[in-house]
Amino acid sequence: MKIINKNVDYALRSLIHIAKENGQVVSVSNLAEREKISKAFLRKILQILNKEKIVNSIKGKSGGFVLAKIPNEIFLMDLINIFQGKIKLLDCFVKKNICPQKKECILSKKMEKIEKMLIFEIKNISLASLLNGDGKDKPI
Amino acid sequence: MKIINKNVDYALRSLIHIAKENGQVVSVSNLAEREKISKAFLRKILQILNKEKIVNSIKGKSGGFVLAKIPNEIFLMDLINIFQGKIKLLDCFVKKNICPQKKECILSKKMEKIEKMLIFEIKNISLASLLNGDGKDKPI
DNA sequence: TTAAATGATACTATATTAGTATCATTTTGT
DNA sequence: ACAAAATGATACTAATATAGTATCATTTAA
Ligand code: SF4
Ligand code: SF4
Repeated sequence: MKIINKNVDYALRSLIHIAKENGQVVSVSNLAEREKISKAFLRKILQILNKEKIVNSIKGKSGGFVLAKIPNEIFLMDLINIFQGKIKLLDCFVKKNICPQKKECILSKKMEKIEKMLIFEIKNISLASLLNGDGKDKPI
Repeated sequence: MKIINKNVDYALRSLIHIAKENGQVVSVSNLAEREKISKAFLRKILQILNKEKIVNSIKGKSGGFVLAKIPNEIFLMDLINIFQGKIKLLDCFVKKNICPQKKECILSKKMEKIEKMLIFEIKNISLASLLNGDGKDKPI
């Protein structure tokens, strides 16, 4: 049971890659080759990131993508929300008001606590925090 | 994106239910009706729990299921492992040794930290801990 | 003017999750 | 004895999510 899917992983790796180019335009061909990811698949991901204004696209020959925000304004949580939807540890029936045990349910309370913790930790991961320590980037 | 699936939720709810019967045999018909869950679906779940020795089955008329362990020896983590496999926050390519960024990857380190935290918290949830405070059960 | 890029979108394939159905076997209660 | 009610085993279907491919249109720098 994996929690983060390939779209998110590839999106993140692409963003790290683009960030390291310091504003230079990066094409999908370039990215795909260097990251060993299918070009067609990566294109789709970058197109979504463009629509979501995480990156800006430059059309035409020698076009490609650049970051639309600075790295400390891009979060892993954004990517998860875009590609996988909101994180729900347990898709609890309390919310749908149909659970016969809801009045006395300790599970839902415990789960909500853990869910909050998980979300807090993931929210804390910015693109910038993933670049630090690498050398090529400027710490923020 | 929900993390815990219906098998696990239903299994847990069934176990809570069975635990509250204090050793009395509970049939799937009974469970299904009281929890408003499809009987055929629940049967399959209970059969798996039986194979995994979480519950014991009693065959024949007036048969059903009882817990095979005491509630503080049954963990949510067991159910997740049985029905969804091992929790992996990020199914990282480092483990498969094919990631071009692995040497300098901060993401995988951060993810491992969060994954450990998540697993620790979930490991901490026993069936007993979900019964406490209800009144019908004996705290352990 | 053409090569190389993105935009938009439709399509296919695979895996996971959810749910149903059937027949065999066991055992209690009458 | 025997029918009713339960589980065991297993095969099947349906729905959804994930992963990946393909195509045509448009843009633009070389
Ligand atoms: S049993 Fe608890 S966790 Fe499960 S659906 Fe009901 S309220 Fe939610
Ligand atoms: S980029 Fe990091 S997290 Fe992603 S596969 Fe490579 S090592 Fe793992």
